[in-house]
Parts: sequence; C-alpha cells; structure tokens
Amino acid sequence: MAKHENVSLSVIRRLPRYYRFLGDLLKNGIHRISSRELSLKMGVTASQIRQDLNCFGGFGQQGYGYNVEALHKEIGSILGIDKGLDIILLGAGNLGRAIASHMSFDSRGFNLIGIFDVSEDIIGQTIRGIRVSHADTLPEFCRQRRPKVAMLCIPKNSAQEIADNLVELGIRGFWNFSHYDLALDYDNIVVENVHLGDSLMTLCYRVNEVLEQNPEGPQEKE
Amino acid sequence: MAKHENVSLSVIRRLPRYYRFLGDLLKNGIHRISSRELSLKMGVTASQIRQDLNCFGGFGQQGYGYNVEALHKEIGSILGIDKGLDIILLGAGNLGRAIASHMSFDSRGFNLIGIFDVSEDIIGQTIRGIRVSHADTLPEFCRQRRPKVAMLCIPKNSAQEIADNLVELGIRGFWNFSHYDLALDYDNIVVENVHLGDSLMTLCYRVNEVLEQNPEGPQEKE
DNA sequence: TAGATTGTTAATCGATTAACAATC
DNA sequence: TAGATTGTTAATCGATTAACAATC
Repeated sequence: MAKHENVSLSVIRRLPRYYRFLGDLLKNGIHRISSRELSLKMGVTASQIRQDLNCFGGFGQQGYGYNVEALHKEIGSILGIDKGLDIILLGAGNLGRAIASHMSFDSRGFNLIGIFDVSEDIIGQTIRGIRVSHADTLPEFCRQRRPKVAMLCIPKNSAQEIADNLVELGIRGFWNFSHYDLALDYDNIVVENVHLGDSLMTLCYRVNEVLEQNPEGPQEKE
Repeated sequence: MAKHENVSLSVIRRLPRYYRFLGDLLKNGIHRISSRELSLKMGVTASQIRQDLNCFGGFGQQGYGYNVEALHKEIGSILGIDKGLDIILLGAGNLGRAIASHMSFDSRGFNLIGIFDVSEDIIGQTIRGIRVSHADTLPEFCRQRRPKVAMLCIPKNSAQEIADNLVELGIRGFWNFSHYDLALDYDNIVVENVHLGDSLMTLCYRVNEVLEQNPEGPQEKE
C-alpha cells in the first residue's frame, strides 16, 4: 500500500498481464516462482519483472523467489480491483451489448450499474439484468448514483459531445470504443482508447509483411 | 512502394492513426497540411510525424507540407489495405458476432469469408450474409479457400490447440480476442492480441489514481 | 554455511525530440 | 527572391537489460 506515484504507463500496462499469469499459476497449484521462471513463461526478461515489481515494493525474498498467491493479491490491490468502481455503458448496440454481456467487470475492479441508449428498439431490453434506459435519464441517474467511469460504444460523431456532458456529470474515466480520440481534450480525466480498427490495420501490415518475406509459411515451430 | 524493412513496431502502430486523421481531413475538404498543423490536431510532435513518414519515403514538399489525399492513399498502400486478405472468424458467440457484424473489414484490408463455431445453437445462423459452419468443416474449407488470417473469439482453454491446427492449415496471422497469449509460441506467424480485460484493468488503476490525486474532479478543461 | 535469487545501481539500447541545412 | 517546411542528422530522454552486492 505504499505511495507509488510516477510509475510509467509502460509499467502499468504490464501489470494486468502479470496478474493474469500469476492467476494461472495459482490455478495450477504453483505456490512459488522466481523472476527467471516467470520470465520464461511470459517471454520477457527477468530483469524487467523485478524492475516492474520494485516500482511498488519488494514482494520477493532473496534465494526463494516470489510467493505466487501473495504477489497475485498484491498486484490486484495495486490495480485497485478491490475498489469496485461504478461504471455505466453508453450505447447498447452490437458491440456495447456484446462486451457488456461478455466482460467480467467484477473481477476487474468495476460494477456495471447502468446502460443507456437513444434507440427506441433497444431501450427496455435487459442486458445482464440491467434495463437499458433512455439517454435522457442519464443526468438524473448520475446525480443519484455518481458513477465515475463510462464505457462509450457510440458513434464517432456524438462521442465528443456526450463525453463533455459526462464530464460535467462527474465521470472521470472513459473506456472508449468509439473511433474518436478523446484523450486530447481533457486534463485530469483518464481515457483508455480501444481502437479495434487500428489493431486490425496493424495486423494487415504485419501479415502482408510476413507473406512477402516468407510466402511459404513457417518451416518449423520456434 | 519502396522496400521498408526494419521499421519499428512503434511506428507501424501509429500508421492507422495517421490514416484515420488524414481520412477525416479529406472528408472535411482539407487538401494540404503541414507536419506542424497535423501535430497539433493529433497531439504528437511534428518531428515524430516527419520521422515516421520518412521511414517509408519522402511524401512531403519543402515549403508546402503534405498533400492530404496523396498521403492518405500512400499510408493505405503501406498498410496494405488494397491487398484484401481473406480472414475467417472462429467462435461466433456474443463477442465474435458483434465484431464481425460491426467492423468494416473491407476498408481495413480484409475480406471476411467464413465463420465457424462448435455450438449447435449458433451453427446455421447468418452473420453479414455468411452462414456459420461447424468447425469440423474448417480443414476442408481452408484447403479450398486458403485464408491467411483468423480472428479468434474462442475460450482461453481451446485457443492454443485451435491456433496450432490453423497454422497447419496455412493461417499466418491471428487477431486474437481469447484471453490467451499466443504470440510466444510461433515464429513467422503474426499475432495481434486484443486483451480487453487488460485494457479495463489499466483503466481501473488510472481512474483510482486520479481519484486519489484529485477527488473533486477537474476544475477546468485543458 | 553455501546456493539461490532478490533489490538496485549502472550500462545499453531504442525511441523521441530538437535543430538545421536542403529545397520547394 | 524570401518564406515556409521538409528530410535528416544530432542530442536527449526514457525504457530495457545487465550486473552484482545484499540477504534469505
């Protein structure tokens, strides 16, 4: 629980992956692991693991390694998974509905408490036991429940305006699936952009690259 | 169309974003832009833009800047959007169906040509005009159509085994939504992991961080 | 104690930014 | 021509890796 400010975003973004691998080890009944062993499993260097963890404190023991359960719990606590932030979903179309239905919010630090849309076809539907409400009721809802995070699965065009409104209503973080880069316009507000289209185009480049370099396919597994 | 090997992944990952912003400019009837102007819009440095573009060639003109349409087209060509790689979807549950329905594959360099699942409830459904087939028919399909890329929306447990089979069947790239890190095990195969859960947990950390540092919310917009 | 492995400092590497000569 | 802005080299910055003393 030490104060750990100024940890770089590169390090933060690796924490969930550590958490995932440690969870797997735990499930497999492994109680102890060295940075070296973990590095081999994860395909990173042992140095990086030790450096990353030591941003937050000394969780290991010389000559022994790390206790898997303790470290897993510790990283969960650093990420703030126990905090249970309230989150709302804006836009319950295909993608919003799928992710809301599919994603385990609870085990990742969030409670989904509200879903909003503007389409009459969608309003009234139930997703994960939550009734989709009209976006007009959002201000009142926010004043009552004070959610801090919003997931945006809305069209690009409306993203900026809706985000502005949500900030007025007290939203401090966005999980943004719209194809619009919100990050630029706010200070003191966190935006996590998920640009699936960009990811797909990066894949396009890389596949075409390997196809050019080696059209035949892999001769052997690594 | 110059040979441009050894361009770092950091640069590649920025290309789709340039492409997106240039597409917007084009839509807004802007025909010319300097690296300085673009840098302000995108929230990056002009230096970075010029460096990135010059990995692939000199697309600008001193004293003038860049022609938006030409640059947009050029980046599209670098990404290989015109190639139209065939892609198949494995797993047509909530998430797979949503993304398959939602994503514009065509404008990002792919043709979706097949969808496969193992659930009898899902097989026979039609998504984007494509009938969901039984995964048993996959080997035959691949031998006939030779798709090069697969999108994986399957459970973590089966991911590795299915990916192994797909590599045998000639798949060279994966767009991986399963919570399993495929990348480690193959050489000469491209994996683009989309870990939505990791993204959500990173958001969890960052929101809790700003809430601690500034519980009151932003005093003013940046 | 001896062996193992951490925590941490120092060295290396790569990516970003700044500067400016080339040139439209 | 003069002004603007690129392409490109050099400087800076940050992140990763290596090394090793501390210590369990």
